[in-house]
Amino acid sequence: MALRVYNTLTRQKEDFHPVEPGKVRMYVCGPTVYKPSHIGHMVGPVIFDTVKRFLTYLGFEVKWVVNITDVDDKLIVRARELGTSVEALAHRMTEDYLDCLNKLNVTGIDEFPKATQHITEMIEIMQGLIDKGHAYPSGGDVYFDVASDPDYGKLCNRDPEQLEAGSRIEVSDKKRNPGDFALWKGSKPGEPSWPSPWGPGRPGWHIECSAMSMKLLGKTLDIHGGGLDLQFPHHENELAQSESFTDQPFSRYWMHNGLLKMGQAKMAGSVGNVVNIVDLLKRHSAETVRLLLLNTHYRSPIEYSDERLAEVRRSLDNFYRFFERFQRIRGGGFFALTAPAKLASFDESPPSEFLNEISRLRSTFLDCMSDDFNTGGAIGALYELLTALNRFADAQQLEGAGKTKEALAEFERGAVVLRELSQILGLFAQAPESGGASDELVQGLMQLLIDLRAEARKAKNFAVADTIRQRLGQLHITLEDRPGGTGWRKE
RNA sequence: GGCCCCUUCGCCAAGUGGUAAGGCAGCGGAUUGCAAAUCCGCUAUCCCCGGUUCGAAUCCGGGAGGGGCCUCCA
Repeated sequence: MALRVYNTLTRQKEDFHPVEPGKVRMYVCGPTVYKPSHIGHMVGPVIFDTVKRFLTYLGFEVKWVVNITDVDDKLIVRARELGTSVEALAHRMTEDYLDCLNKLNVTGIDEFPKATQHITEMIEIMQGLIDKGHAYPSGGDVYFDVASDPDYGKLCNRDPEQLEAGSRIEVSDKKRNPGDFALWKGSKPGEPSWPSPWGPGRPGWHIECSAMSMKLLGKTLDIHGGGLDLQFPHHENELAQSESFTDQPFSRYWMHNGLLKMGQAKMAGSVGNVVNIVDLLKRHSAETVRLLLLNTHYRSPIEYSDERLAEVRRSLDNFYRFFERFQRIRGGGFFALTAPAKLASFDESPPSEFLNEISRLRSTFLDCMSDDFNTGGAIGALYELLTALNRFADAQQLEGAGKTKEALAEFERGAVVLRELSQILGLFAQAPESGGASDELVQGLMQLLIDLRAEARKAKNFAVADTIRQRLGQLHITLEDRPGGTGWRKE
């Protein structure tokens, strides 16, 4: 069950071996903070958060860095539109971004370096590139000389010659070749700027990632991640400038996540079909969103729609109902269970068909995750685990009179596995919100109705009993007659 | 024009050489006074055409349809 990772650089799955055994250095490109985050921004973070969780589970010590781009053309334009400063806008949007990550239970990011705080490091790299003949100053700007790097284009399988054919590349007489890209842009009056050996200016788009990843994670990363749309030119350029500077591999594995799409097209600011996360979370729970993103393999496009979200929610309810059932059976909550945080072999004693099944599904889950983080397959195993648990609870009458101490213990061991595995996906960390049902008055009134209905049923007065149930149904309250008594749920 | 990728049950979606996971919806059954919840069951040969192979959804060639990148984008 060796871990395998698809590497964009080689276009195939490879066995995973970090530079330093036992440690993983991961860098994922973060947002330009000029607008509120949309769901597309969360795909990468949720996926790589899961990657980190799984690597950590396997015993790796993972350090994960996500950059914040807080200076850029778009930021300047937007700040001007809003009549605010670039710093103030960047600060506000960074808070929004961090808040979204938090809500989606993306907890693994260790550092969020900001571009504006690493100008010195960038200048150092640019100077080094100029000294080595890989870059040249020109009219206040500094450009990377694509022709100086024989490897240029290796990430995206792109020939620099072809780039000239495209008419969409920014034309500039400051460049030697059309494919050359700006490392440093001389600033116009009124724009944010920093002093440099080439005059006042600000960094180009790609240089910050090289500077910050090298500073925080070293010259060679183990995993460099980002959206598929960043492959070219961003990652290609990052790669070129970094390796030209260090003469060492920039990243062992390049991982690119698929894009979120709405209907047939991708969701993106440039397409204008973005769904703001804050708005989204008013309609759907964060856990629903997270599961939607994890349901599809990370390299595939993910289809987004309210209907899909509603569907995911319904499937999630199967788990939520189980958690309530667990509570009824064990008295203690599922969320209070302590599960192993690291991989260990599963002890199947005492030998039983049930534990054997649990062990099998657990292996399926781990095998899927080990095969290029196949979260979709792993989630499939989780549903089967759920069914196995319910089947066992039925067969052993755990809510009724037939239960035994041994069966209860086995049941709990199975539930612990569910908890262990769902933690890897960042799911079920806490009880789902229960729609205001915790109100004391509501509890009391519901109990009153349930008691009245119970008396009616006892007297075989089903008309009254059914009226109570139907009227509650109109209020979106469902009654469930269980072995241990009647329960109810809202929605 | 160049470079990538995708096409699996009504919908979503795993599976990348050994005989098709799972979810949603639907149908039938067990259970129930009736429901709800739970469990069980319900013949998908994998876009089309060729080829390789003992054997292909999985590899190769061709065709059809869709998407991404080549400009800012997670």
